[in-house]
Amino acid sequence: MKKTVLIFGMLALAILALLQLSQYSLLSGDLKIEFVISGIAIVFFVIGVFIQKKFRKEEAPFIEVDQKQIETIGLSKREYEVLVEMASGYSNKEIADRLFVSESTIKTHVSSVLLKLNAKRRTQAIQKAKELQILPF
Amino acid sequence: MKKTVLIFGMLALAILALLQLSQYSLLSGDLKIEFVISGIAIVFFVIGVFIQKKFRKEEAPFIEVDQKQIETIGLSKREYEVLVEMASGYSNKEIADRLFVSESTIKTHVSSVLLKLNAKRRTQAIQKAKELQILPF
DNA sequence: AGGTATTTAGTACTTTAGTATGAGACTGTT
DNA sequence: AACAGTCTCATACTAAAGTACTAAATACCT
Repeated sequence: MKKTVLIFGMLALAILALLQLSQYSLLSGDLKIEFVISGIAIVFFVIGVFIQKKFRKEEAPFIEVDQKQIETIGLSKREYEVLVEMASGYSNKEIADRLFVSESTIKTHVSSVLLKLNAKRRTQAIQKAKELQILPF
Repeated sequence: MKKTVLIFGMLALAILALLQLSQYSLLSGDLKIEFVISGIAIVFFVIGVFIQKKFRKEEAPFIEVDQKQIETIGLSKREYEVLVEMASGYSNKEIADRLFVSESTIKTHVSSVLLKLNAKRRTQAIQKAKELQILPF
């Protein structure tokens, strides 16, 4: 966090210096207006890219769920819920408790999830689901 | 892809128009140089942010592995390898074959991984490892 | 109302996963 | 050389996970 503040401070100073410099250059007639404007544009474009990059990294790598994929795979609502719980690291018994149903029910759901995702194990199902952008993390 | 080309084309045109406009404004003396430069700066900053955002989304959400975390947790090289294989969805037997060791060896490694990550199941270990940014995906 | 898909749940069984423990081989360090 | 840490493997368990059925209750659809 301290690092971020420092970076922004330096950036603000650099920008001010740049503005002053460009004005001076123009007034003294050393440079043509096109070059100054182009320079400013390029510099701020690069700054924008870097700022965005920085914030993206600090942000959670939030991934949107591809609803269409879920449909094409043919996962039902409940099956998808179970898949999410699986991916969160819960056991069948825990999922059963969390969703207020019996463990056999969860086993049934898990089996169809595995079938529909073409997986032999739940870990593989999770991996494939991630590749299909079906999971929200 | 066609969409991307279109967007870039429009963007290029918009930028050219902007440059022309700013030159005209300056020559006709309608605006002060500071405002024009500031405007250009802001516009290109925003453009930079958007471009970066667009490319980030199309990029794979590549996450860097936090090597320090692995050390503090105390995972050995081999244990980490096994963890990665686990997260890829392989069974103990499959991991054993892929790493050219016996299944008992893998079981031993898995057990210590679970212990060190404070997990009861491999799925939970994978989840925790992801939170700790230990896995490269 | 009849058909389809979903959700629920059970039994019985097989296969993986995970624990506990012990132990030999190898590596790097002091 | 002795030690700590790692990697290897084995045996004997227990505990989950997963399969293969069957089947009833609901819900949705036209």
